[in-house]
Amino acid sequence: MRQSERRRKILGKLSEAPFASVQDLQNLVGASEATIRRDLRKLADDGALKRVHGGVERPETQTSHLAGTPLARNKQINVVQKRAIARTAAGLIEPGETIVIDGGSTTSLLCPFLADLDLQVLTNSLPIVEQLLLSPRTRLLVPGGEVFREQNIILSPFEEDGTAECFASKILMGAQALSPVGLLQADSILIRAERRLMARAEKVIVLADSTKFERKTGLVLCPLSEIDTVVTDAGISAKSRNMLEKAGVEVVIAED
Amino acid sequence: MRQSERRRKILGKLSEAPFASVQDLQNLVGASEATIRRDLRKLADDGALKRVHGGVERPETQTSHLAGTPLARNKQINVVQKRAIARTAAGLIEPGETIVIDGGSTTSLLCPFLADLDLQVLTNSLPIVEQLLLSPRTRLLVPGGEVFREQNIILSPFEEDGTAECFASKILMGAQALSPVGLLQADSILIRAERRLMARAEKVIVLADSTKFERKTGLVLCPLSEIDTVVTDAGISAKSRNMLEKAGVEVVIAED
DNA sequence: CCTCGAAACGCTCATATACAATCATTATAC
DNA sequence: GTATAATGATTGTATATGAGCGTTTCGAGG
Repeated sequence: MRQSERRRKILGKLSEAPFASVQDLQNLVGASEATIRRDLRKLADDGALKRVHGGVERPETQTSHLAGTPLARNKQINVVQKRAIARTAAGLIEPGETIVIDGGSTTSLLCPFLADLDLQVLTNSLPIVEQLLLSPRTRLLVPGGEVFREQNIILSPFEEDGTAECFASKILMGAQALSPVGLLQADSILIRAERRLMARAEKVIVLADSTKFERKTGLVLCPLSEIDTVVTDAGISAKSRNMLEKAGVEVVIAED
Repeated sequence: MRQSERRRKILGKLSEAPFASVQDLQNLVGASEATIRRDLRKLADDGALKRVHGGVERPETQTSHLAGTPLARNKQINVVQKRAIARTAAGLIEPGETIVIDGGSTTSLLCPFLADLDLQVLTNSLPIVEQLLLSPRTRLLVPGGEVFREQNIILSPFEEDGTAECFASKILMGAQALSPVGLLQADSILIRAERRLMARAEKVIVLADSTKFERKTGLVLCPLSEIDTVVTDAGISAKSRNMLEKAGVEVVIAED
């Protein structure tokens, strides 16, 4: 088997399973152990995977924006719940509205449910732009600025980003975590972009599966009081729900 | 077997299978190994295929998601010349420069040749953004505005599009036609976008295969005198060349 | 906490294949 | 007919692969 095909298969295997032993891969591609190891070393050098004793794992951070971004990996976690949340959140949108969609693994799932709503959508997320391009009934707006590869978003270093004239009824956004101190996000670049977008929308709707209430770490994007609605799944604890409602946040539970 | 027929068959083979070994191709076209390898080197230089140890694969730069759009259809005409023009035009760019790239079927072909030049690129073309995202050494800037599906570009209806602070040494653009009255473009939306971008660059470089000098129809984007350089192929007539040089335009002929 | 065995690993070498460079020959254009 | 380009064979070099062997790592059991 050719080298390129072998390596492609190895990467493919890793996209299915989080771990693969050298023997697994040997059976998969039919090469000798030495050859497999050479492939693994090369791929690890490229950052496409991480070597561990006994085999390989997915890497911590991948910069290839196709298969391996943190976003793509994150996407595989809780997909079912996230999709249900996305469907419910899309139900909160009226046909013909102008909305803002912030980039993220959860919000990307919104796109299929928005196709026929004749929306005007402002987003800084390139994956979302790509998906919504397929819905001819959606008008798409993007801010100007620099493209950040890791987050796959556009962010202007300046105040003026070409969207000054755009004002939306709602913004849909994701979160790293939701804690009493507010909405937490992992990345300071994301935070800058999101603050900018939030200023363009009247109501703030946050999509967050219930695991987001267990996490506590991140950078504070805004206090809970600035959030109007949180869409989550049935796994949310009474305590977390109480926390949100005390802060004046409407809680919507997505049905599977 | 003629050279052109051989190369056509090689490309045809690759459109069927994702990989072809040198021996496969040898059986296919009946030439010696050395000749096949020469063909492969040329085709790989043009970016039409990717060489791997043992044979060739399809290049990765195939934009799948807009098959069928006018742009995608246009792309198939004169690909070889256009790629040669793109390669030559890329040679006019210095490492580290800040440049503007206008969307279009010819300018899209530039991307593979720009990957390692550490450029800062401002473009309103989504396909170009997508391709250049794969080159981590390139900084990408986009203007803000609405996404126009047919042309696959971003265009702001307002003056301010978030790129006011960006000024480039060169703009690379395509054309519908080049006639004595000036550079012609087919679409009024394109014209608005291009005028905006031209204002951000010092030198104007136009990529136009020689068939563009036969056409006469379109909307005038600018007079020839505003163009600094035209990169074209050897098919340009003496008359057309004279027309350009009289207007003070430098003419560069791309080598195959 | 230490020891020990098995598995995993890296290294080196031998071999096979693929590749690039060169040169002589043939086809093609002018 | 000559000049130029294209082709094919040859030779040396580079790369890929698999096997052997000493070393390291891991985990179980004392």
